[in-house]
Amino acid sequence: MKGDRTRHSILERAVDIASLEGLEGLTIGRLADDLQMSKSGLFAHFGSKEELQLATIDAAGQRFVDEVMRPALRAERGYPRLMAICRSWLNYVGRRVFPGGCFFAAASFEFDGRPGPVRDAVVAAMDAWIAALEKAIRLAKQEGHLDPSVDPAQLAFELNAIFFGANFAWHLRNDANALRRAEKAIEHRLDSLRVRPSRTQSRARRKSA
Amino acid sequence: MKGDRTRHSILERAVDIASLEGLEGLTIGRLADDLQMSKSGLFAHFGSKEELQLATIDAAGQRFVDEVMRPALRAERGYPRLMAICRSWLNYVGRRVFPGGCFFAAASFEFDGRPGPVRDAVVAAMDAWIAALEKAIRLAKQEGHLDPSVDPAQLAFELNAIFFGANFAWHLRNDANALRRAEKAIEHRLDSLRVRPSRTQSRARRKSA
DNA sequence: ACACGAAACGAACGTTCGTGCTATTATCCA
DNA sequence: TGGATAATAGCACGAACGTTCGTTTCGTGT
Repeated sequence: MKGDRTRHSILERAVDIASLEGLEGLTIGRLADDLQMSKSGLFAHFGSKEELQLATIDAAGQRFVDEVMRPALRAERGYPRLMAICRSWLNYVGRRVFPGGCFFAAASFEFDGRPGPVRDAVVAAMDAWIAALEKAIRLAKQEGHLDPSVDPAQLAFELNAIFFGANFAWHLRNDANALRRAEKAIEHRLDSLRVRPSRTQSRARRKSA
Repeated sequence: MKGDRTRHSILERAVDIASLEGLEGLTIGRLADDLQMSKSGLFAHFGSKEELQLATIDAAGQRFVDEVMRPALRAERGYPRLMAICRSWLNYVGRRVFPGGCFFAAASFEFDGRPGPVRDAVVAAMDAWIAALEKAIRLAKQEGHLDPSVDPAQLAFELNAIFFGANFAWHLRNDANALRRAEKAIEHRLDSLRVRPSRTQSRARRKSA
């Protein structure tokens, strides 16, 4: 189906524009001009601006999974995977996967004051992201790599905050040290909670698992 | 002058709307309706939308100083003042001083992808805020309350990130624990850098100062 | 090769955007 | 208290917004 290909390319561009101008700033006429197609032809793919916004969030989510989560999940579970997610996130903002900075950070602050289905979709996406962070933390605890007293929700809150801070310093302030600072903050925080593997412990773990 | 009073009330409302809908979502017609005055009458106060946005940023800055910085600066310099700023910030988002969440956090993410004078004004405001944080940290070092190895820029980065994270969890996710988590993160971080005053040391300091 | 459905188009709708004018009303000082 | 001046309202403009419509072009399976 040709429509599917078109729809896909529309959404790829929509994601880029929305990361720069916001989901409300994303305009059908501008989007159509960028793609050199008619407003009405583009519009027919979605039926309403709200549907376009929701589809754009979805497309951004797929990009995020492909660029951040999928590669990181190849690391072995526990501390390595948690650290891989963090490094992957910093790498993703450094590589400008979304040209205007993290799509979801922007959408979070754009819609934190408005009701409606678009906000709900943003909340759902962020809930999933935080849940993924918490899961990685829980696994690291189960593997015995993190102190048992660690509160996954608290640590996920702190890591996510560092990511937002990095995005802010990197994109708004053009701070060349933003990513280094974030990495340092993360390493320092995780190190303080880390349980260093002793050879015998890790052997025992592996057998019992 | 009556115009000054009107202008002031316009800007107070503009700040509230912008914190909810963003500085681009802030619209002259909507603002005029809210205040029950004519578009043209309101418009005459500013001359252009961009001027209105710049004035709104200014007004938001004053509110921020009044509600966050001014009270905190009454605490004695050093660790107490730094901690007062942090608590004051969390209090300010908890009290919903801006109904849509921290005005400057929202503006930062709204304009991190666009050029122009409005962005520049946001950057200037955030530079001033980060500089204020760094200054409080430097003073705390000078007072001997924080470890001499502390990097003010790094710590300011981390504290600011926690604030952003708190705003996000509080306003987008309606997380009732958001402020507690942020406070815990801050206390933990600052505690790890703190130099506890021994009686003799603090006496000596006070004399030499 | 043909036909049929999908996809894209162009024009227009009503609304709202920011921004000019011109007129009218309020306010303040001599 | 009157006259200058500041403040607000009224109206209109062109552009852009999301949306709808009828028509035309294109892709694809038979």
